[in-house]
Amino acid sequence: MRGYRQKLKKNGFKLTPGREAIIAFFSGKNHYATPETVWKEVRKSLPRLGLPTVYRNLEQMRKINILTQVDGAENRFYFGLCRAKNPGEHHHHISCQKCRRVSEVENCYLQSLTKEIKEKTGFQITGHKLQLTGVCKDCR
Amino acid sequence: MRGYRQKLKKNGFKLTPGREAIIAFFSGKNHYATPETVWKEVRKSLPRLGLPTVYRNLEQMRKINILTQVDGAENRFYFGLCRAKNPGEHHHHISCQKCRRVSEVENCYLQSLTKEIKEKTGFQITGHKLQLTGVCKDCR
DNA sequence: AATCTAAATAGAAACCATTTCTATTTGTAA
DNA sequence: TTACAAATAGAAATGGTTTCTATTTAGATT
Ligand SMILES: [Mn+2]
Ligand SMILES: [Mn+2]
Ligand SMILES: [Zn+2]
Ligand SMILES: [Zn+2]
Repeated sequence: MRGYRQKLKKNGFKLTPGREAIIAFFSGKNHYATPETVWKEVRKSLPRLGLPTVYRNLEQMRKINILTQVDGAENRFYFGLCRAKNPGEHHHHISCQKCRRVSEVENCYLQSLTKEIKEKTGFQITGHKLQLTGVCKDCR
Repeated sequence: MRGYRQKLKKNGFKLTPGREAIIAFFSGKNHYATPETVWKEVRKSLPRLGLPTVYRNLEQMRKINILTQVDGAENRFYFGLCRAKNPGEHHHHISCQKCRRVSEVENCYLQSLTKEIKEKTGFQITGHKLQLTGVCKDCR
């Protein structure tokens, strides 16, 4: 919790009640949630917090790698706390299709494939996005 | 071109002018396009074709693996012709960030990682979506 | 060729997650 | 305490996508 405060300050963001409440919300559970879900929950303690503010804060905290964003079903965003050892480093996430739990996949196994794909397709690979779906330990 | 007609009929779809025009649009170029782009182009020969019809047709043809769909930037859909040897088989696509050219990546290199990821995260992997970005031969 | 019917369509409207706007408030450094 | 840029609330707009319904059409049957 303290770590997030430092990270916000270091990046020039103020410590607003909204930001603190959003982080507190995610700290309680290691699951993804939509902006609206976050809003409805956080509003219980901050009734005047607006949904646009939640969107703004989620995006800002994603930019500084406090949160991670997943493009979920139906073209909606999901956010979750990034718990990687080094959140700024390239890595992936896997989410449970039953309970939305998130886990870090800190090794990226794809970099080694760059050469092979280049030979086959002629493309110089500049990036990739990997969306892993599964069932977590507790849901089996 | 003839192949697509067979595929449509086999799946119980009628051969409408709209569907033929959409396939003709994609056959001319091997690039992704948004529904709106498809619509604006196809409308030149079929002025009465509606945008909802384009959406419907794109989705139907994606379901029977004539087209492939990519979740592009800004939460928009992109569609392109699938040119895999066996379009129904699991595979990926890479798209050029400059010209939107699509290439098939028919080998999926990720299946072998299932075991390793399971050991590290406890997740049983049930699926994945890989979005590869690069620069194609012609754009370099 | 005429008839039939489920599939497909056009056009308008609705949907709804997300973004923008502006006047007001607030965190924080001095 | 004061000053001010950052942040906010609330309302409105945005825009890609979907839904709705009356009408048309592709293709099978005669
Ligand atoms: Mn992470
Ligand atoms: Mn394909
Ligand atoms: Zn789970
Ligand atoms: Zn290119």
